[in-house]
Amino acid sequence: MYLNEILGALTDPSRRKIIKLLSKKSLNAGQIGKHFDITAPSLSHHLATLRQADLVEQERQGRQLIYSLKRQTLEKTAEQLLNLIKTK
Amino acid sequence: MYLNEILGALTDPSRRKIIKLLSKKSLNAGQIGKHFDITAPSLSHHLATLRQADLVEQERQGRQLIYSLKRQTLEKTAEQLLNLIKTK
DNA sequence: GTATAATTTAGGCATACATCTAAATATTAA
DNA sequence: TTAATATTTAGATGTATGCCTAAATTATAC
Repeated sequence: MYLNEILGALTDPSRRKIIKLLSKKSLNAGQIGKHFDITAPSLSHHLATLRQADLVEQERQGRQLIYSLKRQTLEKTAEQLLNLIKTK
Repeated sequence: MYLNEILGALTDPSRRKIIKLLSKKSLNAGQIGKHFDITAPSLSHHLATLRQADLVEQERQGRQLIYSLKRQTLEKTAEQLLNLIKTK
């Protein structure tokens, strides 16, 4: 659990929006891209960052790559933040 | 609640360590500094970032500035992260 | 009011990050 | 096996971040 990497990934608003989208349902890169005004390479970079942080996972289906949220990672992250300030 | 600013502040390990220290008790800048191997100006910069994010507050006592944690900000942040993926 | 102490502000430098264009890779379809 | 589609990788550029030294600020103590 690399808190640094995860928080870094979460700091970008586009990436939080991607997470929100994927929380409704898994999508391929093209479908995600329709919600943004950035180039495909930029989006790809964001997806790589999220994957690196273990916040999403990728699965190929034909020529598309489908992205899915890894809820547990975000849930554990929230918990770790709270643990920072646990009195005990 | 500027999630961007808060998450940015939380991404740095030194700043998370400061938060952890302050969760035990309020401290002045000098006392905080003893736990780190960085210069006073660098520490001051971290404290300013945390203050900007509303994660800590500052109060002058004589020639020291005492820093205290603002727990609610971190608590709300954890909640907002979970809200990102709420099925609802 | 001058020196001392605690901390911040200013300015500079190196590294990290977000974005872009162009080129490469992977998969299907003709 | 050539063309088309979906997506990534490579390389470049501007901005943000973290650290440093030096100077400024704020408050107490001689």
